[in-house]
Amino acid sequence: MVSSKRLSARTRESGSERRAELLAIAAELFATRGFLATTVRDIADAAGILSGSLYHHFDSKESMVDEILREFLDDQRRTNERVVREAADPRSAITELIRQAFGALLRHPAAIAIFQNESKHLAQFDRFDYLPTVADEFEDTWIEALHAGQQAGVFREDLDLKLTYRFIRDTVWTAVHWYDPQGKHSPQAIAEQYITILCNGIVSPEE
Amino acid sequence: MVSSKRLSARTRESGSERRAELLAIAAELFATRGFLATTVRDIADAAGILSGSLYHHFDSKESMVDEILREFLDDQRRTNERVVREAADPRSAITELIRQAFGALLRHPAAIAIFQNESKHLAQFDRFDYLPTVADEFEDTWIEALHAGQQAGVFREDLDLKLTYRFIRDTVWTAVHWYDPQGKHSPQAIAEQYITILCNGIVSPEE
Amino acid sequence: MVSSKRLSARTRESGSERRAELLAIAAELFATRGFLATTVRDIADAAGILSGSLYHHFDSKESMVDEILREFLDDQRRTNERVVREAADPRSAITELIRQAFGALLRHPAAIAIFQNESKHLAQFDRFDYLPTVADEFEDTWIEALHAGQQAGVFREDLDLKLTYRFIRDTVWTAVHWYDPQGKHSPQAIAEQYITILCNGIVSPEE
Amino acid sequence: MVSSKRLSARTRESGSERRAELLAIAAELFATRGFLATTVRDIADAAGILSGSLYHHFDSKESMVDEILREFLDDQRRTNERVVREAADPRSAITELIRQAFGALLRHPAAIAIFQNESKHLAQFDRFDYLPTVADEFEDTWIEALHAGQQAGVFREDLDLKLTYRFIRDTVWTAVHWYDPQGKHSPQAIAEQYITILCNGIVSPEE
DNA sequence: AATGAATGAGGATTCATTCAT
DNA sequence: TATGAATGAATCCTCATTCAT
Repeated sequence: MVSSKRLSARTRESGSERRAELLAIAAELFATRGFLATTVRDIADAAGILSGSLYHHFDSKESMVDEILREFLDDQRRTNERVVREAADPRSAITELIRQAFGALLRHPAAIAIFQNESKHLAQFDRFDYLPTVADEFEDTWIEALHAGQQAGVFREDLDLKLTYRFIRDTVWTAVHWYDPQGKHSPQAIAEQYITILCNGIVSPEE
Repeated sequence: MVSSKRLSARTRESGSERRAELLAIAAELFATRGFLATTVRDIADAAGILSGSLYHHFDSKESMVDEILREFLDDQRRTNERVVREAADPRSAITELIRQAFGALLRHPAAIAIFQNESKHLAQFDRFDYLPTVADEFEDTWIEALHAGQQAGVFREDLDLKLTYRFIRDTVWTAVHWYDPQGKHSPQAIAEQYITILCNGIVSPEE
Repeated sequence: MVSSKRLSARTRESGSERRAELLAIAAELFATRGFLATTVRDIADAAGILSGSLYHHFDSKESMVDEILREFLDDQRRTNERVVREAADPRSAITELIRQAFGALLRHPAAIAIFQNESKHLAQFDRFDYLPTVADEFEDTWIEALHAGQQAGVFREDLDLKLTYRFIRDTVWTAVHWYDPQGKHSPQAIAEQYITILCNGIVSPEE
Repeated sequence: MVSSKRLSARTRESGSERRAELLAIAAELFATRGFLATTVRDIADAAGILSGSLYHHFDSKESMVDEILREFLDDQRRTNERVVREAADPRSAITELIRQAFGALLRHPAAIAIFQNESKHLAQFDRFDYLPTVADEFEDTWIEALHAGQQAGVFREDLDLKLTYRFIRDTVWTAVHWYDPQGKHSPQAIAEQYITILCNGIVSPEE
């Protein structure tokens, strides 16, 4: 159907177990194969139904990613706010933000990967206007914490905070591409290792 | 090692200027929109010809990325080898590898983005078996340098080198997603900032 | 693809013989079976090609009707203007408009049927906003001629011109549903019969 | 003659109020959007139930139109028969048929539109074989009345009765497309205006 | 009477690719 | 080198219909 005046947009009531199952299946596939490379039939096959049947639950393939991403981003935003609110000082704010970010690998592995890989592509569409917005919010949160630490003399004065944020963010989020739940490092172990390097560097102290 | 196979996989005569132009156009689009989201007609449109005409120059869309990636990876591999060979000590090996990696942002921005974004997807196909291979080579190069540094007492003993490498690699390569040639930081400035943080950490020395 | 920001809208250069052939085939089917009931594959089958191949020539099924209707309406508008301009007096303006309208049965049988049957449905879509506009233009043309005749004392004073126009228009255009090129009446014969009835009524003069 | 078969084709118990409501809703939608463009879900939405629930009342979408059309046609046939039976003379038979036809705009607006717009499409299916049959019956009724009038010297001898009938029928039925219950003309006023034009023409008597 | 989940067939459209000219 | 017409397979999505509950 054309780019017309469609009617009933209905979200197809969002509280259903079947929905959640299907969404989890879709998220997994989107994360693994990519959004474009995942066909609606891939999802349906994985769910054991016909592709058309998916449309009983969702309006479109897009609305599936939409829902997956919104849920993750909402959770992450809430977590960030809490961390910043409860942090005793700037340094523990940053270290805790890092711990929480790595921790999200366990709760939202698929959503993180999708957010990482597909944001640029999805942001083309009006419907996903919130993606860059949320990204900016995240950036603000981190930069404020870094700035507070710099003011307090905890962090080096010669840091360009925007660059610093990007370095951290890229390391933290990109971990989703290699993090292996069955691997030898837990997200917390990874977080601690990264915190050490980030705070004190890789160079030996005696040096 | 792929280095032995070299890049003689090309099917049509590879030494044409038109080819190079077309490849540059394609690379730009693949990097910006993604490989799957870029249609052959997009490329042809951007080149001012019809989509069918592209097949006079290339066998397929895949062979275009293939060529783009091979060229980039070959260059990068050569650069890595030279850096390691010429480095005076482990610390300067690592810092120089970082400088060269950020420096590649100027020479191969599109290819880096494609390598980052599409590797997982392309690696499905036999034709791109070299992608994980090269990635492993890169990892080996870095880890060896890090290990040498650790042995020499320059780098901390408590570093997990595999994790450390991943942190560095993710930061360095992912920069392609936000690096702006018109922006206020040159790749070299970015490299120096990162080297500082990586070596000494973000925490103020007085602390 | 989503309701997004599409690019190259290109009309797919409109001057081609193949296009015209395909358009004629489509018009015939749209007229006979209805726009919705005609599948793109019906058209392709009738043209002896595959359905996807139609998209080499046209953007969509809609753009096909669009073109069919525009061509017809343009022609009809020009004809109306000429008739009105050249008419010696209001009565001959009306009779000649009627003759031309029935005459169009020969030149645009399919387009007339489509215009009749699908206007309401198509007018839903922005792209066809011109349909009601042209319909209004036609109405204006006829009503002006009727009005002039009424002023000149040629037509009854008790005529509601809007109603009169509608009676005429419905009779004339709807004829496309039963007019048979192989039938015993030529469009001109039908026109004359209708002109007689319209001007003088069906009641016997002696009465 | 269909009249003998009557309308006992219904499959589910036909005497429910809910049925009648649903049928009215469906008729309205079929008339407004067209039979094909109206989805079963459109109907269900308008009725405030789910689409599957409609099948508790009706066998299929087709059986809905079927019932709508049969009811209307039966009523119209009875009306026609009565008019002809009770008419004092051929002229009043014709004028009264016209009055009744316009009068039907009030009782069956949706059904008339559906009959007008969808007959050709529906007649493809065996189930709707009665549509052309009834149309022929109607034509016979009118032509007989016209013929009687011509024999009696009331109507012009030079009328081609088949053409005349079509002119009248098209005007009368097509009125459903523009008739507005809230508009300034009642069906009766429209009928009288048309009768005047049909009987005496639009040309001023003095002329 | 109605729900909610699913079917299965079909429909418009996209797109990499081919090939005669 | 390029065009223009076409292929054929796949993609997303629609929709009438079924059926267990």
